[in-house]
Amino acid sequence: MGVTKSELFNPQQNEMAQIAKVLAHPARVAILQYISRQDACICGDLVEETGLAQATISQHLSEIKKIGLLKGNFQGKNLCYCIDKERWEAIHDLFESFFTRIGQQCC
Amino acid sequence: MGVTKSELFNPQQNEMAQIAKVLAHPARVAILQYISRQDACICGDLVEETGLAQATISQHLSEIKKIGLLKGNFQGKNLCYCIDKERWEAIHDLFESFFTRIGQQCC
DNA sequence: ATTACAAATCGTAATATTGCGATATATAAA
DNA sequence: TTTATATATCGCAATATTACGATTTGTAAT
Repeated sequence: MGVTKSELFNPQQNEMAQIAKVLAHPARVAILQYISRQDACICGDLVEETGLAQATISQHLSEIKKIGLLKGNFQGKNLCYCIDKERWEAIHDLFESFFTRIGQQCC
Repeated sequence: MGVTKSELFNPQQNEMAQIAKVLAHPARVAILQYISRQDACICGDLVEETGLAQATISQHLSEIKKIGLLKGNFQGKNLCYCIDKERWEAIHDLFESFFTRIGQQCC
């Protein structure tokens, strides 16, 4: 096996899990923090910053992209990433209501 | 490989990722929601509720336990789980400040 | 068009996760 | 103590994730 039985769960639960999965790696947490710290949204010194290989960083970036969190555009020959603020807020809201709802009802 | 290089990241980033990993499966999202919905904190009809095998549910519960989110005690011969509210709030705060901090600085 | 460089993708190896049947362990009742 | 039932753990197979070297693709400058 090793395959998640998504069909057993509702779309909200699957979405929640899918997004959490992106945050479930310290490199991706670090990448999001680093990008947000830069005034202008800076690109690929993430390799230097983290100590991971270029291919690995690129792979992590693509995971973050999959849930719509990254906007990238070229500035010179550098690809310049920044966080999609609207999407960030949407995901923030999703987590917020998840935590609040469970926190209220629980025990 | 297949092994996360945690030593490259700081403790906060690793903790964040570790907790997110627990939320990164729809079954565990569903389990948390189900437990919180029950008035009294109910136990193992999670098998019926989700359609996963008993061994699988037990494994998911143990993942949730690892980050301190579950308290369990026997009531009769049933093990009765509930969410540790303090821990829940702590984790809520962790995510809240993560989302807020990045949301403020970003772009 | 050629060159230089940055980032994406490919291929692959190592490890982790998911799921479940079988079994062991724990609790309450008889 | 034996029995019944609930939950945990073991062992294993299938799939997913992580990481990286090598290569390809994309962009800007020459």
